[in-house]
Amino acid sequence: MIDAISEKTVERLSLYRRILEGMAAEGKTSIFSHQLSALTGGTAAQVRQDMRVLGYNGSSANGYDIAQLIESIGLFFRGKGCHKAVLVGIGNLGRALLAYFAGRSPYMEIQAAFDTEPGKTGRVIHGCRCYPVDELVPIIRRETICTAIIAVPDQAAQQTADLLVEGGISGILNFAPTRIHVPAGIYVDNIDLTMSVEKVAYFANKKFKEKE
Amino acid sequence: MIDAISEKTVERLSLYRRILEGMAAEGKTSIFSHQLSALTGGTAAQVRQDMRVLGYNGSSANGYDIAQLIESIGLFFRGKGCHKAVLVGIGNLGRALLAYFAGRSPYMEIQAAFDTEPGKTGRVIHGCRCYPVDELVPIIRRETICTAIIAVPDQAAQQTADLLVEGGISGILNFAPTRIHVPAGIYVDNIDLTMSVEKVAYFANKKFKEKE
DNA sequence: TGTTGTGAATCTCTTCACAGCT
DNA sequence: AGCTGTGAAGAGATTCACAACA
Repeated sequence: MIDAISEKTVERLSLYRRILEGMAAEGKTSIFSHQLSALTGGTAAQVRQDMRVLGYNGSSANGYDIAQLIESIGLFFRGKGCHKAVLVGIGNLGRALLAYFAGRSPYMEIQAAFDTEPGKTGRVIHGCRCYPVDELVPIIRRETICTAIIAVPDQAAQQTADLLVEGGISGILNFAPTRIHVPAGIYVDNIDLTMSVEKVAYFANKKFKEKE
Repeated sequence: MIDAISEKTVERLSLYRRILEGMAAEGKTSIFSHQLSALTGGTAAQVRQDMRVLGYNGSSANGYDIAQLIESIGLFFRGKGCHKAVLVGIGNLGRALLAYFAGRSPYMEIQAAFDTEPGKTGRVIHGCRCYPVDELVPIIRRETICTAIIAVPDQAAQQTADLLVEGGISGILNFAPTRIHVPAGIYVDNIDLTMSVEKVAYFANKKFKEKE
């Protein structure tokens, strides 16, 4: 791993793993690059390039061994780091995310959820314990959690981010449409749902007009 | 519109609009490229390039007129097409999306929601009427809806997509981790939540290790 | 024959640098 | 002085093309 691995590649590796696990469950033991690429919507060359950064080598006779490949990708994601996350904001979206991630990824578990509203805390939602935000910083520190998901209303996003930074988080997935500011050395990714839907609408329109 | 506009640019235009509307609400009337770029996390040059594809010209004295810019971006998204969307899958995520989008984007309105489960249909959730999937195709056709959001469980994603295609949809936003197959001429964008969170976890770990 | 692994070419997006304007 | 608009350079990601191999 001499050069830094691109975000796009990391995304695809995550996707490959899930597809491969599905195939393994079906009893398949090996796969060719063009088969995998057909399932992900990419190209065979791209799959091979991704394998390259993984450092995993296939055979030209049988392609890639599925079990070994899953293990390689697992190793890549597991690294030697932590995989605990917290969620901030237990609104509609927050609760949906808790339900969604309950037991979904082997490399990521939401350990605790937080909200300012007292009615939402002190209970367990989809297997996740909910606390008031006051306890955010101490809990992050005690449990050495390094990833956080922000699902609070727009106005609260920045102050939530500040708290997370104070707690020593290293990565943030931000669902609030506001772009948050954090010091260098902290990774931030934004999922802006409004943007996504407007984008699809734009291209849908474009395709629609092309049809006429 | 001589050359095709990139997805990245469309994403940023959506973001600009929201930021600019916030500024307009605060009474600001004009903005410089470097100010806008600071708010989006981009560069001033990038903002200027985006303005270029928009066809909007600022002045070197006052920068960009906020009201006019909002209008330009609105025109860009509004086009002459439709902005009705449907949602398929009224689970945790689907309901959260209905709540989220209720009155959020002026260029996109979720007109109807669908689910296979009878208990979830026949009522109104967050202002959106819910129907059984049987009515999906006729309703899409009747209302000439061109955008759809898929929030169904993994296994149902492809058959949902098939129905949408049958109904004549032009764009799909797919939240299921499965990559769906559709004929050419239909735009598909995937939001893969597991992937996103694994990506953040990976880079969080990386940053964390770099700190030591 | 069909595959992988890989350097090179290509394509796409971002950033630079500077002329022209106010 | 400081800004915008813009062609060109730079970076980054994808795809091609082909040698080596089973």
